[in-house]
Amino acid sequence: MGRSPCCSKVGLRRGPWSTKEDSVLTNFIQQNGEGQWRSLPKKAGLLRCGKSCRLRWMNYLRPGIKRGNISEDEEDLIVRLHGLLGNRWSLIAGRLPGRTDNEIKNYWNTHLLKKLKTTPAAPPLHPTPIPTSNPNQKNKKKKKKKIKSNDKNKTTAAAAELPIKLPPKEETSNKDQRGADEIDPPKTKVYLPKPIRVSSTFSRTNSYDSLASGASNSDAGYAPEKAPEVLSFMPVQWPPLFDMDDADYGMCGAGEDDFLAATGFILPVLSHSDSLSGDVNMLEKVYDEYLQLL
DNA sequence: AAAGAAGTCAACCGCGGGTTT
DNA sequence: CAAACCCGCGGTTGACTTCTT
Repeated sequence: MGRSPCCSKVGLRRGPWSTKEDSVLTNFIQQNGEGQWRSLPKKAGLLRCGKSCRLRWMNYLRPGIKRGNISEDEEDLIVRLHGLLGNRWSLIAGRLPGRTDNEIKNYWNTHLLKKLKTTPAAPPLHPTPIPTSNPNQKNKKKKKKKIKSNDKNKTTAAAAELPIKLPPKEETSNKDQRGADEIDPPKTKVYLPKPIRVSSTFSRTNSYDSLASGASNSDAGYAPEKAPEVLSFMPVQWPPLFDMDDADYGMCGAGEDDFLAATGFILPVLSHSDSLSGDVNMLEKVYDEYLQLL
Protein backbone atom coordinates (compact mmCIF):
# COMPACT_ATOMS: atom_id res chain seq x y z
CA MET A 1 0.00 0.00 0.00
CA GLY A 2 1.42 3.29 -0.93
CA ARG A 3 2.20 5.48 1.93
CA SER A 4 3.70 8.83 2.20
CA PRO A 5 5.33 10.26 5.25
CA CYS A 6 3.05 12.22 7.46
CA CYS A 7 4.66 15.41 6.41
CA SER A 8 7.97 16.82 5.68
CA LYS A 9 9.00 17.78 9.13
CA VAL A 10 11.18 20.53 7.84
CA GLY A 11 10.21 23.80 9.34
CA LEU A 12 7.14 22.47 11.05
CA ARG A 13 6.41 23.24 14.63
CA ARG A 14 6.00 20.47 17.14
CA GLY A 15 5.07 20.21 20.75
CA PRO A 16 2.39 22.02 22.67
CA TRP A 17 0.04 24.28 20.81
CA SER A 18 -0.08 27.94 21.49
CA THR A 19 -3.36 29.74 21.97
CA LYS A 20 -2.77 31.55 18.74
CA GLU A 21 -2.37 28.34 16.84
CA ASP A 22 -5.49 27.04 18.50
CA SER A 23 -7.51 30.00 17.42
CA VAL A 24 -6.15 29.88 13.90
CA LEU A 25 -7.06 26.25 13.61
CA THR A 26 -10.45 26.71 15.18
CA ASN A 27 -11.32 29.64 12.99
CA PHE A 28 -10.22 27.86 9.90
CA ILE A 29 -12.24 24.77 10.64
CA GLN A 30 -15.26 26.80 11.56
CA GLN A 31 -15.10 28.47 8.22
CA ASN A 32 -14.06 25.57 6.08
CA GLY A 33 -15.10 22.51 7.95
CA GLU A 34 -13.13 19.51 9.00
CA GLY A 35 -11.18 17.29 6.71
CA GLN A 36 -8.44 17.84 4.19
CA TRP A 37 -6.04 17.63 7.06
CA ARG A 38 -3.13 17.27 4.78
CA SER A 39 -3.63 20.59 3.14
CA LEU A 40 -5.24 22.32 6.06
CA PRO A 41 -2.09 23.62 7.71
CA LYS A 42 -0.95 25.27 4.55
CA LYS A 43 -4.31 26.81 3.86
CA ALA A 44 -4.71 27.94 7.44
CA GLY A 45 -1.19 29.23 7.65
CA LEU A 46 -0.12 26.87 10.37
CA LEU A 47 3.34 25.47 10.64
CA ARG A 48 2.05 22.12 11.73
CA CYS A 49 1.55 18.85 9.99
CA GLY A 50 -1.94 17.80 9.14
CA LYS A 51 -1.89 15.03 11.61
CA SER A 52 -1.02 17.35 14.39
CA CYS A 53 -3.85 19.66 13.42
CA ARG A 54 -6.31 16.82 13.29
CA LEU A 55 -5.22 15.54 16.64
CA ARG A 56 -5.42 18.94 18.23
CA TRP A 57 -8.88 19.49 16.85
CA MET A 58 -10.20 16.06 17.68
CA ASN A 59 -8.82 15.88 21.18
CA TYR A 60 -8.96 19.43 22.29
CA LEU A 61 -10.58 22.08 20.18
CA ARG A 62 -13.57 20.30 18.79
CA PRO A 63 -16.85 21.57 20.21
CA GLY A 64 -18.39 19.32 22.78
CA ILE A 65 -15.20 18.03 24.26
CA LYS A 66 -15.46 17.41 27.94
CA ARG A 67 -12.28 17.36 29.86
CA GLY A 68 -11.35 15.85 33.15
CA ASN A 69 -13.57 14.65 35.93
CA ILE A 70 -14.63 11.41 34.43
CA SER A 71 -17.66 10.42 36.41
CA GLU A 72 -18.17 7.16 38.17
CA ASP A 73 -20.74 6.17 35.60
CA GLU A 74 -18.46 6.96 32.75
CA GLU A 75 -15.70 5.07 34.42
CA ASP A 76 -17.92 2.09 34.93
CA LEU A 77 -18.95 2.16 31.32
CA ILE A 78 -15.36 2.41 30.19
CA VAL A 79 -14.41 -0.61 32.22
CA ARG A 80 -17.26 -2.66 30.87
CA LEU A 81 -16.82 -1.61 27.30
CA HIS A 82 -13.16 -2.33 27.54
CA GLY A 83 -14.05 -5.79 28.69
CA LEU A 84 -16.02 -6.18 25.53
CA LEU A 85 -13.97 -4.31 23.01
CA GLY A 86 -10.48 -4.34 24.34
CA ASN A 87 -8.23 -1.44 23.52
CA ARG A 88 -10.47 -0.10 20.85
CA TRP A 89 -10.52 3.30 22.35
CA SER A 90 -12.29 5.00 19.53
CA LEU A 91 -15.22 2.66 19.85
CA ILE A 92 -15.34 3.12 23.57
CA ALA A 93 -15.09 6.86 23.16
CA GLY A 94 -17.94 6.70 20.73
CA ARG A 95 -20.16 5.66 23.58
CA LEU A 96 -19.08 8.51 25.76
CA PRO A 97 -20.01 11.76 24.10
CA GLY A 98 -17.55 14.48 24.67
CA ARG A 99 -14.80 12.08 25.56
CA THR A 100 -11.98 11.38 23.20
CA ASP A 101 -10.26 8.13 22.57
CA ASN A 102 -7.04 9.66 23.72
CA GLU A 103 -8.53 10.75 26.99
CA ILE A 104 -10.11 7.40 27.62
CA LYS A 105 -6.93 5.63 26.70
CA ASN A 106 -4.98 7.81 29.10
CA TYR A 107 -7.55 7.37 31.79
CA TRP A 108 -7.49 3.66 31.37
CA ASN A 109 -3.75 3.41 31.46
CA THR A 110 -3.29 5.75 34.38
CA HIS A 111 -6.32 5.16 36.56
CA LEU A 112 -8.35 2.16 35.68
CA LEU A 113 -5.65 -0.31 34.89
CA LYS A 114 -4.04 0.30 38.20
CA LYS A 115 -7.35 0.18 39.95
CA LEU A 116 -8.43 -3.04 38.36
CA LYS A 117 -5.12 -4.67 39.03
CA THR A 118 -5.26 -3.89 42.69
CA THR A 119 -8.87 -4.78 43.17
CA PRO A 120 -9.63 -8.48 43.62
CA ALA A 121 -13.28 -8.02 42.76
CA ALA A 122 -12.51 -6.08 39.66
CA PRO A 123 -13.96 -7.27 36.41
CA PRO A 124 -11.62 -9.33 34.30
CA LEU A 125 -9.35 -7.39 32.10
CA HIS A 126 -9.74 -7.76 28.43
CA PRO A 127 -7.15 -10.14 27.07
CA THR A 128 -5.81 -7.43 24.86
CA PRO A 129 -2.16 -6.94 25.63
CA ILE A 130 -1.88 -4.45 28.39
CA PRO A 131 0.33 -1.54 27.75
CA THR A 132 3.36 -1.71 29.90
CA SER A 133 4.36 1.76 29.14
CA ASN A 134 6.57 3.25 31.71
CA PRO A 135 7.65 6.80 31.28
CA ASN A 136 11.09 5.82 32.42
CA GLN A 137 11.45 2.97 30.04
CA LYS A 138 12.51 4.44 26.78
CA ASN A 139 13.64 2.76 23.64
CA LYS A 140 11.22 -0.06 23.73
CA LYS A 141 9.44 1.29 20.77
CA LYS A 142 6.95 -0.86 19.02
CA LYS A 143 6.58 -4.50 18.99
CA LYS A 144 2.93 -4.38 18.12
CA LYS A 145 3.04 -4.42 14.37
CA LYS A 146 1.32 -7.35 12.86
CA ILE A 147 -0.97 -7.66 15.78
CA LYS A 148 -2.74 -4.63 14.54
CA SER A 149 -3.74 -6.16 11.31
CA ASN A 150 -5.80 -8.60 13.27
CA ASP A 151 -7.51 -6.00 15.33
CA LYS A 152 -10.98 -6.83 14.24
CA ASN A 153 -10.47 -10.51 14.66
CA LYS A 154 -8.73 -9.85 17.87
CA THR A 155 -11.79 -8.26 19.28
CA THR A 156 -13.90 -11.15 18.31
CA ALA A 157 -11.56 -13.79 19.49
CA ALA A 158 -10.74 -12.02 22.67
CA ALA A 159 -14.29 -11.26 23.55
CA ALA A 160 -15.19 -14.85 23.04
CA GLU A 161 -13.12 -15.61 26.06
CA LEU A 162 -14.98 -13.23 28.22
CA PRO A 163 -16.99 -14.51 31.08
CA ILE A 164 -20.68 -14.35 30.63
CA LYS A 165 -21.59 -12.45 33.68
CA LEU A 166 -20.71 -8.95 34.49
CA PRO A 167 -19.61 -8.31 37.98
CA PRO A 168 -22.02 -6.24 39.95
CA LYS A 169 -21.48 -2.58 39.53
CA GLU A 170 -20.71 -2.18 43.20
CA GLU A 171 -17.68 -4.32 42.82
CA THR A 172 -16.16 -1.98 40.35
CA SER A 173 -16.75 1.13 42.27
CA ASN A 174 -15.63 0.57 45.77
CA LYS A 175 -13.86 3.22 47.64
CA ASP A 176 -10.41 2.24 46.60
CA GLN A 177 -10.93 2.08 42.93
CA ARG A 178 -13.31 4.90 42.41
CA GLY A 179 -11.98 8.06 40.94
CA ALA A 180 -10.54 9.83 43.87
CA ASP A 181 -12.04 13.04 42.58
CA GLU A 182 -15.34 12.67 44.22
CA ILE A 183 -15.16 11.00 47.57
CA ASP A 184 -11.66 11.30 48.76
CA PRO A 185 -11.11 14.96 49.32
CA PRO A 186 -7.51 14.66 50.39
CA LYS A 187 -6.74 12.86 47.18
CA THR A 188 -8.74 15.15 45.05
CA LYS A 189 -6.99 15.79 41.83
CA VAL A 190 -8.80 17.68 39.22
CA TYR A 191 -7.21 18.47 35.95
CA LEU A 192 -9.24 21.41 34.99
CA PRO A 193 -7.09 24.26 33.94
CA LYS A 194 -7.50 23.43 30.32
CA PRO A 195 -10.44 24.89 28.47
CA ILE A 196 -13.62 22.98 28.91
CA ARG A 197 -15.95 23.18 26.02
CA VAL A 198 -19.20 21.44 26.32
CA SER A 199 -21.72 22.20 23.71
CA SER A 200 -24.79 20.53 22.43
CA THR A 201 -23.36 20.22 18.99
CA PHE A 202 -21.00 17.42 19.64
CA SER A 203 -19.98 15.57 16.62
CA ARG A 204 -16.84 13.91 15.50
CA THR A 205 -17.12 14.72 11.88
CA ASN A 206 -19.68 15.77 9.42
CA SER A 207 -20.15 12.25 8.33
CA TYR A 208 -20.77 11.37 11.89
CA ASP A 209 -23.48 13.91 12.02
CA SER A 210 -25.28 12.54 9.09
CA LEU A 211 -24.97 9.05 10.35
CA ALA A 212 -25.90 10.08 13.78
CA SER A 213 -29.00 11.83 12.66
CA GLY A 214 -30.07 8.72 10.90
CA ALA A 215 -29.20 6.51 13.75
CA SER A 216 -30.80 8.64 16.34
CA ASN A 217 -34.06 8.39 14.53
CA SER A 218 -34.11 4.74 15.02
CA ASP A 219 -35.90 4.00 18.13
CA ALA A 220 -33.88 3.05 21.14
CA GLY A 221 -30.77 3.08 19.05
CA TYR A 222 -31.64 -0.03 17.18
CA ALA A 223 -31.44 0.37 13.46
CA PRO A 224 -32.88 -2.66 11.74
CA GLU A 225 -32.36 -1.14 8.34
CA LYS A 226 -28.67 -1.39 8.94
CA ALA A 227 -28.81 -5.03 9.75
CA PRO A 228 -27.15 -6.89 6.95
CA GLU A 229 -27.53 -10.46 5.96
CA VAL A 230 -24.88 -11.63 8.34
CA LEU A 231 -27.28 -11.08 11.13
CA SER A 232 -28.65 -14.47 11.86
CA PHE A 233 -30.77 -13.38 14.73
CA MET A 234 -32.76 -10.42 15.73
CA PRO A 235 -31.15 -8.29 18.34
CA VAL A 236 -33.30 -7.54 21.25
CA GLN A 237 -35.12 -4.31 21.21
CA TRP A 238 -33.25 -2.11 23.61
CA PRO A 239 -35.17 -0.33 26.17
CA PRO A 240 -33.71 3.10 26.57
CA LEU A 241 -30.57 2.59 28.49
CA PHE A 242 -29.89 6.24 28.60
CA ASP A 243 -31.95 9.22 27.85
CA MET A 244 -32.26 8.79 24.17
CA ASP A 245 -34.36 11.88 23.85
CA ASP A 246 -31.61 13.99 25.19
CA ALA A 247 -30.57 16.14 22.33
CA ASP A 248 -27.11 16.17 23.71
CA TYR A 249 -26.39 12.59 23.32
CA GLY A 250 -24.35 11.61 20.35
CA MET A 251 -24.56 8.52 18.28
CA CYS A 252 -21.01 8.96 17.42
CA GLY A 253 -19.56 5.71 16.38
CA ALA A 254 -22.85 4.28 15.37
CA GLY A 255 -22.10 4.82 11.77
CA GLU A 256 -18.43 4.16 11.72
CA ASP A 257 -18.59 1.21 13.93
CA ASP A 258 -18.29 -1.50 11.40
CA PHE A 259 -18.30 -4.17 13.95
CA LEU A 260 -21.49 -3.05 15.49
CA ALA A 261 -23.15 -1.53 12.51
CA ALA A 262 -22.44 -4.61 10.46
CA THR A 263 -24.62 -6.50 12.78
CA GLY A 264 -27.25 -3.88 13.09
CA PHE A 265 -26.32 -3.45 16.66
CA ILE A 266 -26.03 -0.01 18.01
CA LEU A 267 -25.07 0.49 21.55
CA PRO A 268 -26.77 3.36 23.23
CA VAL A 269 -24.56 6.21 24.12
CA LEU A 270 -24.17 7.72 27.49
CA SER A 271 -25.77 11.07 27.57
CA HIS A 272 -23.87 14.17 28.41
CA SER A 273 -25.90 14.90 31.39
CA ASP A 274 -27.31 11.76 32.75
CA SER A 275 -25.84 8.68 34.24
CA LEU A 276 -26.24 4.99 34.13
CA SER A 277 -28.49 5.34 37.11
CA GLY A 278 -26.98 2.21 38.45
CA ASP A 279 -28.85 0.09 36.02
CA VAL A 280 -26.60 -2.87 36.16
CA ASN A 281 -29.12 -5.15 34.59
CA MET A 282 -29.16 -3.02 31.53
CA LEU A 283 -25.43 -3.14 31.23
CA GLU A 284 -25.58 -6.85 31.54
CA LYS A 285 -28.05 -6.96 28.72
CA VAL A 286 -25.75 -4.88 26.61
CA TYR A 287 -22.93 -7.15 27.49
CA ASP A 288 -24.88 -10.30 26.75
CA GLU A 289 -26.00 -8.89 23.48
CA TYR A 290 -22.42 -8.20 22.56
CA LEU A 291 -21.51 -11.74 23.37
CA GLN A 292 -24.25 -13.03 21.16
CA LEU A 293 -23.01 -10.90 18.34
CA LEU A 294 -19.52 -12.15 18.82
C1' DA B 1 12.92 23.02 51.54
C1' DA B 2 14.89 20.06 48.27
C1' DA B 3 15.32 16.09 45.53
C1' DG B 4 13.76 12.08 43.57
C1' DA B 5 9.80 9.16 42.41
C1' DA B 6 5.50 8.59 40.59
C1' DG B 7 1.56 10.15 38.13
C1' DT B 8 -0.69 12.56 34.36
C1' DC B 9 -1.82 13.76 29.82
C1' DA B 10 -0.98 16.23 25.34
C1' DA B 11 1.26 15.12 21.48
C1' DC B 12 3.92 12.21 18.40
C1' DC B 13 4.84 7.97 15.71
C1' DG B 14 4.05 4.47 12.58
C1' DC B 15 0.88 1.43 10.77
C1' DG B 16 -3.21 -0.34 8.22
C1' DG B 17 -7.57 0.42 5.86
C1' DG B 18 -10.07 2.86 2.54
C1' DT B 19 -10.26 5.86 -1.41
C1' DT B 20 -8.52 8.05 -5.41
C1' DT B 21 -5.64 8.29 -9.39
C1' DC C 1 -4.60 -3.57 -10.84
C1' DA C 2 -1.21 -1.10 -8.48
C1' DA C 3 0.52 2.99 -6.67
C1' DA C 4 -0.35 7.18 -4.30
C1' DC C 5 -2.72 9.43 -1.00
C1' DC C 6 -5.58 10.44 3.07
C1' DC C 7 -7.34 9.40 7.37
C1' DG C 8 -7.92 7.34 11.77
C1' DC C 9 -6.28 4.32 15.19
C1' DG C 10 -3.58 2.48 19.09
C1' DG C 11 0.83 2.54 21.31
C1' DT C 12 4.33 5.34 23.08
C1' DT C 13 6.91 9.33 24.60
C1' DG C 14 8.35 13.09 27.31
C1' DA C 15 7.33 17.44 29.63
C1' DC C 16 5.09 18.83 33.38
C1' DT C 17 2.83 18.31 37.93
C1' DT C 18 2.15 16.27 42.26
C1' DC C 19 3.50 13.34 45.87
C1' DT C 20 6.74 11.27 49.01
C1' DT C 21 10.77 11.01 51.61
